[in-house]
Amino acid sequence: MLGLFVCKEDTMSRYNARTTEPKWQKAWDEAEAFLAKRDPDKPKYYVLEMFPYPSGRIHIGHVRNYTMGDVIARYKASCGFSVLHPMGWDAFGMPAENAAMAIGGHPKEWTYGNIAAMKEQMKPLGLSIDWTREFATCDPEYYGQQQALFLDMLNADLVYRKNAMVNWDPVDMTVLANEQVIDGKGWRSDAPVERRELTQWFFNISSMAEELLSAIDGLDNWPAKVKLMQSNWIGKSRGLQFSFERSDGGEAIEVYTTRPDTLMGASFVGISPDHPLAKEIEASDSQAAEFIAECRKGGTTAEALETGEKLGYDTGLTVKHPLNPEWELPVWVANFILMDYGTGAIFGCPAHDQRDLDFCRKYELPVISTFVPKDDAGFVRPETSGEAYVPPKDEIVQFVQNLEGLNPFCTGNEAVDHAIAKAESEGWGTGQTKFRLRDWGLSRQRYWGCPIPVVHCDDCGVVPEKKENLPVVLPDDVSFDIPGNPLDRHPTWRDTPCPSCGKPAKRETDTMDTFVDSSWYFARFTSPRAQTPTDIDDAAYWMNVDQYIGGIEHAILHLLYSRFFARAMGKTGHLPQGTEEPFDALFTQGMVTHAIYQTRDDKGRAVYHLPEDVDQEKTVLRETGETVEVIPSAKMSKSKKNVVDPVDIIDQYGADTARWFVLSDSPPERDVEWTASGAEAAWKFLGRVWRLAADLEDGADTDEALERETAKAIHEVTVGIETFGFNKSVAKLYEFANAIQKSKAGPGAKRKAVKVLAQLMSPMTPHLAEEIWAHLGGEGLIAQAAWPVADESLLKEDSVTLPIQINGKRRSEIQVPADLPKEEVEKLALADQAVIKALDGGTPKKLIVVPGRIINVVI
RNA sequence: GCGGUCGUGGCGGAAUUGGUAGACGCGCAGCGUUGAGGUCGCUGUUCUGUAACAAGAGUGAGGGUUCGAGUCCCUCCGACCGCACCA
Repeated sequence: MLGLFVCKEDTMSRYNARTTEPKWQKAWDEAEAFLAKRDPDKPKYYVLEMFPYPSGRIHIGHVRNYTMGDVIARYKASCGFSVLHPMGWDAFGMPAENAAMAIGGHPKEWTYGNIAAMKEQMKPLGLSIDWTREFATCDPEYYGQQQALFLDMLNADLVYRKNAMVNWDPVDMTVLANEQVIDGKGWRSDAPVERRELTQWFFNISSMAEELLSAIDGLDNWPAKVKLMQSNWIGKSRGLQFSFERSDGGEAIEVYTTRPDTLMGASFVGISPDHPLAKEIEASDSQAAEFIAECRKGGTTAEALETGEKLGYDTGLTVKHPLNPEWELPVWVANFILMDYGTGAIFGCPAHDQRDLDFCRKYELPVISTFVPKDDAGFVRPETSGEAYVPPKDEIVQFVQNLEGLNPFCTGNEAVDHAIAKAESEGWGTGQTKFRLRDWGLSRQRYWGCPIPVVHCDDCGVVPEKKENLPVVLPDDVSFDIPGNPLDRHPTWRDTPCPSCGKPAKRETDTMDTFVDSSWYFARFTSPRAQTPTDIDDAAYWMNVDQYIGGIEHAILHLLYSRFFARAMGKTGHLPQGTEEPFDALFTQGMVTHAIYQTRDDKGRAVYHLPEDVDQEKTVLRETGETVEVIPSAKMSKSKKNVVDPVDIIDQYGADTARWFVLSDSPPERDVEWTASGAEAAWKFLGRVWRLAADLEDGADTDEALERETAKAIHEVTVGIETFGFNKSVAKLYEFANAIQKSKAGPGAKRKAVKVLAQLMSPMTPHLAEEIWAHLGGEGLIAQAAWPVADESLLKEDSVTLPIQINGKRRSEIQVPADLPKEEVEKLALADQAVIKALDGGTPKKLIVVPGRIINVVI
């Protein structure tokens, strides 16, 4: 690699990124080219990439993300917009505490050290960022304003306290994040995790469920799949809520079902292990207690609950079927029923729910079909097949166990409506709309987060901290040698007078979920030094974010929480009207992947190898000649040795090459595979473009063909950028550069074309573009030059080639004037040799002419 | 388990959104430049087939709608992502 590097700089005529790039970065700084200014004469444009977590090193994925944002920012600036393109750090979170535990030191030092290091790595990319607006969420100036927001939200009833389950490590005596639970065990202690109930703070996001759902429709510039995922996450459903009377006269069991039409197929009533009734039984029945304790082992994730083995315990209680008091159903405690959804109790209908069927098979409970396919010939019923029958709700089926008064041939939806209407008219149940969306638990039993600004007083209860006492700053003198939250054992920080009565009281030691930090940072960027969370005038000018760019992994939580916060900030006076949906357009970009090279050791285990240790052509290890297995397009991971470090790439080729590469090949929403040969190709191309410009003479000559190429290039590259088709813009730029190179035009015409080429490339490879611009005598900085405009008249072609299909297969083609009437085209088509031959004297059955596109002769 | 996405040459991918499949790049082959290698320049490159044409096949598999399907619908196979305390 080093040897190659020498070659890459040695020739005088070569473009030297190493000296050129810092030169132009300095020029931009001096010109304050990227300072965001409120300019009443210009339209504004706010482009934002999801801010990074300061892990310590930038990742090639960051390069891709920020390069895309930078292309948009630079492009919009040259189109005359006043651009806001800020950068900050999502700086609270567990890794800082983990580092403190693993290697000592303080989370604060670790975090700020990482921020400095990452900024150092990011700067050479030449991003058009307004660094004067930079902040980290762990700055007291930021989280203090977040505490002020919290207090206002508390005042507006958007925050409240209730009990909820957490993962509890019984050995380390600490709360665990889902990530820290591995196969149901604590990651450090290896002890089986338990679920434990704690009183925690919640944002009342479910109160906005209906609005958060209906507003999705208006998000025209969001990816359809993100909107669909959000809709499903909010999960609106219509169903029936009713009670099962207990045979022993105890408190009735309230259930909620979206399929009340299958009530005649009920075979048991199931309750969650966390249901109040389960707790009641637990107290008196030791076997039940044992079972419930078993259920509480393992994590709290939906995935763990739903993929685990379905277990149940027969409580011995029975309930009466609402439509037939003689019919008694057993009550089971079942581990797959979530307390958080509906009422925490269900009735099981095994014929039409796979989970219920598995459960009933296991515990030998009856299976009763309530409906079968409309035409049930050959249908094997769930009673005997082991497969539940779950057709779409809009499909017509035949009911065999129906509620009185229902047409046996109807859709699931009709049957549900009928069941609800019947229950309501008979008075034993009510139709209800429910959401899957749960309130957002924001309490974290950890140090490195934003302190929740409340005080617990024995006399006054939970008391909000006074705003003038904000920020409630994290104490620095903490240690991480034992697990748990150091704030809990920090008496001088924890002990504080009650803001209300002044008596000794204790601070809340829980801190906020880091998702809170990232739910409003976009608003803070509009006025990052304001003494209030936002400055309403600045927010009014800059909001909304015109283009937001980030990973698909944030499709649900971060975006939903931000949508909630924008509304909450509107209600508490921190954002102006019209910012309820803070992100006008969203783009979710794919990952940068890289091949994994692996061999096997004697025991058959995988051994991974660095790309530079592998002979790429023969796919063998350079040292031993051993054959290497290549796994393409894998997510980068240190342990798999397939990580590409952007710093190395920039050192070797320069930032422009890295930027050009991550935009090439793959569409931005898809993954792109990093390959050494691809990076090399990008580097070679940039060198070729430089040579194209380097030895051009001037001249007064013109060339129409080249002008046409130029107009087409402007048009297509612009469309590519506007539609996030960066790979297509890149392909067009290759074509345009090739066309210039091969053109026989004189130096004057070529010079004009190369200047446009530099402009079109400037959002992607800004340093090279500046160098060419300066070399060709362009005025000022290309970063501040106006975007070129295509000459419309040159875009139109005089004649077009129309392919002729015969019976749908391409057989010939004709050249016709672009504006030739359809009838004339038909005549020309019928006169084509291939058509005459195929017709063999007959007439075509049909002749289809799609103007400007295609001709199809049907014989 | 629930929800979502994707599948096109040797490889990454393009296809004006139902209208010439394979743009552009990599790789490979040949030629030129060079003392040689690299660089650089030119030409070719879906597969079968042919001396070359011709001709045929072809977008994970199977079926359907249509004058026309990579694109729309159904079934199947495979890969990937999310699931509320990772950021």
